[in-house]
Amino acid sequence: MTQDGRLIRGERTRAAVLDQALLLATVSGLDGLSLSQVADALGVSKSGLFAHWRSKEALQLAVIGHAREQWTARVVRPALESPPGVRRLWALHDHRLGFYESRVLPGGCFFANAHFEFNARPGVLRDRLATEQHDWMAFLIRVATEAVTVGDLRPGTDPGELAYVTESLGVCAVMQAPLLGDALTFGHARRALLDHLRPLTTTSFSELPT
Amino acid sequence: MTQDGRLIRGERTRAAVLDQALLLATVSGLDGLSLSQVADALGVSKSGLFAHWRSKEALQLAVIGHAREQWTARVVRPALESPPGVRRLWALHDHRLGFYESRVLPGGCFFANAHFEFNARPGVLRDRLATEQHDWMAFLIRVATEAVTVGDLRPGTDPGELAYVTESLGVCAVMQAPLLGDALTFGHARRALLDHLRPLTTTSFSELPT
DNA sequence: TATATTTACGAACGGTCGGTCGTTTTGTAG
DNA sequence: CTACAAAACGACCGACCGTTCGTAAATATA
Repeated sequence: MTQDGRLIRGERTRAAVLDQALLLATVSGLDGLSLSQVADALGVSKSGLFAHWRSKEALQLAVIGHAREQWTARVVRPALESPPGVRRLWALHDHRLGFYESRVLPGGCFFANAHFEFNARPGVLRDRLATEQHDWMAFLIRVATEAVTVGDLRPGTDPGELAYVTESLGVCAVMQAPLLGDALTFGHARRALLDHLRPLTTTSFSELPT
Repeated sequence: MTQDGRLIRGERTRAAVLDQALLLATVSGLDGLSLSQVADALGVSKSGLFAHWRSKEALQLAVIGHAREQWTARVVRPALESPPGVRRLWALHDHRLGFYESRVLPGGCFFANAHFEFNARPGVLRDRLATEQHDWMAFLIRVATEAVTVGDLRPGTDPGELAYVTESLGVCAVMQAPLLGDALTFGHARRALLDHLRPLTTTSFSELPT
């Protein structure tokens, strides 16, 4: 832990900028975002941003990292408090939807937005976003696999497909919420996964929410 | 049908521009799209575009309409050839995934891209996109409802949730395909809906693909 | 106090954006 | 051929973009 007031100030600024940029990125897009926009929203000068990131792209990469930290803190970590198995998979889905419902990010889901923005634009940013998506899906599959090996789900269950369904219902929720309303949307998203899980559970496991 | 060669030329140009703009919009985004980009790709002048649309926004709205026509022609209309009921719902899902697989649009799904781009940016474009989404979901729900009234699905089935699940699996497919590969992705998307439908079908109906 | 270093700023640059305007080209009609 | 209309163009505008640079303020070290 540094004591240097200059470095501390810099670190604080950096964090504030990333917070703001993350918010704005969910609204205007990670690329649609302009540096003036970020600077003005924070009351700092545009050129001052270049003291911390040498280019817009560098800032965008930092924003992705920041978004990942937020996702880990708000979705992944809380879910890890549930024991491995179906309970953990459900907790993941539930906390994810809860994060969307909390409206912490005004523009919905940063990663979904960024993915659809960059899915056809080769470059460093798309590669990084692809990595993030890969890590997330790998994690989801791992949790689904555990649910089988632990004995919560029937042996034949395909973890890949289960992860796919879980991801589907999650993404679609953040998509439909503005139009369909929170109650209906997240209700569907939760009930649909429960309906999907129930026939897969073994007789030894029956603690699923109603 | 007009015979005036000038109007015919104009109409042809307009169609060519919309085709090109639709392609580019799926790559750069409906807003990220620039008029110079469109003009250059077609070998026409930028100012010439203003002879057909009085502003960029007018062109963007026309592109949305064009995308809807394409979607209707490629997904909705073919599916309507299947009889009302589960078969039609499945045909809808299947043709939609087939449209994604065909790679007609290089950037995946226009409507998904545009939705995530504008979901937090109030204005005419977002309103129009919301209308399109509403129409699509209403149609999906109608088809799901028919599947119940026609007797293919059990009476208690919730058409809203069924439509939600179908939409989920479709959207997620276009999202995962670049990373996971077509075979696995669309395989999951198809199998997952079949798995979801099977326990809902009545005994009188059992023609679902394997 | 003198000297570095980090942070932040204002002014300016080239480039691209959406948009305007007057003109030329292309085609129709009398 | 003349008169007219639609389509398309080239030149240009102000605004905003990301970026650079020289400088000033804040904070450390000696």
